[in-house]
Amino acid sequence: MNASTGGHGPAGELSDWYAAHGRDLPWRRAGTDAWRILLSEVMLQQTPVARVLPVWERWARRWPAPSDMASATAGEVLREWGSLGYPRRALRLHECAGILAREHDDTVPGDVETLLRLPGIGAYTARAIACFAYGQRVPVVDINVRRVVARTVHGRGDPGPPSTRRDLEDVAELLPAGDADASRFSAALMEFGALTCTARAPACGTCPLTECRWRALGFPAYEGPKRTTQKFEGTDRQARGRLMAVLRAAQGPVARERLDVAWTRDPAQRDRALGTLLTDGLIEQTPSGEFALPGEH
DNA sequence: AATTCGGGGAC
DNA sequence: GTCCCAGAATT
Repeated sequence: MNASTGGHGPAGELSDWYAAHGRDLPWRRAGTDAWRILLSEVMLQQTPVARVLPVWERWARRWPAPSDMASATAGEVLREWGSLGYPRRALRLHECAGILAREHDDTVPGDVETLLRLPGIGAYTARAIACFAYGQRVPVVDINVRRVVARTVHGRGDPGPPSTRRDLEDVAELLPAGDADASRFSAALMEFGALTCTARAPACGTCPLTECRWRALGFPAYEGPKRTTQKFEGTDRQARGRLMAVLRAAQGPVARERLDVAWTRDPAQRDRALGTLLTDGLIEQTPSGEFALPGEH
């Protein structure tokens, strides 16, 4: 046991746990380049690993470099995105690929400040790329990390609303000294939150940590603002998703009437949804008034 | 700081 | 039905 493979203290305990229980995810394998890691991080925004896996495999094969994706149409990218959700992510990724190809020599920048200026790359993703693709010692804070820190350090069952400043400071204090150790620690922290210290039913019975403030306090229940759960069934949001699914499946442009929806039979909702999709650039209208994925007519 | 942006699977 | 998921952008 030594500093790099584990040892005592939270970082060591998690590192040992990660060595034994970490999943063999393809974007974690040695040799995976920064561009493919970027792809995985964007896909994983609010989307579970299991759903990302098959799509990532196809993307990594089809668009091996940013310039490859940049030369595809936005519509093609949206098709490959499939039903991962939040399709604007795919649009931003396409835009990001163009910027990387034109302004960054077809490579992914390694510094957080530059990454943060790219479309679709925010506080989490920029640091995840710097950490996992370039081995830098930067705090990487996703929902898993926030939850693990809330419990083990602050003794709360739930992290509550995010505060980027506070969250980054919290995790920065925990990082081991060296780049490699810090990078590994962040991966372990995220994996631990995803597999053991989970939101719904944490497996405290098999927890590898010697000390946990939440456990020490007797697992106090979360007290704080309730998260507002928004409806989906029957909403315009669902309608937009269904329209995108129809257009992804279509070979070419589709007339407005053919987008009539058996699931609502509400032309007003259909047109509202189409309007939003047009505004967001997720679809385009042909001169004859039909609808299509961008660049596919 | 609060809202909005999909979709599917677990419970 | 509710909750959750490697968040970002906008207001």
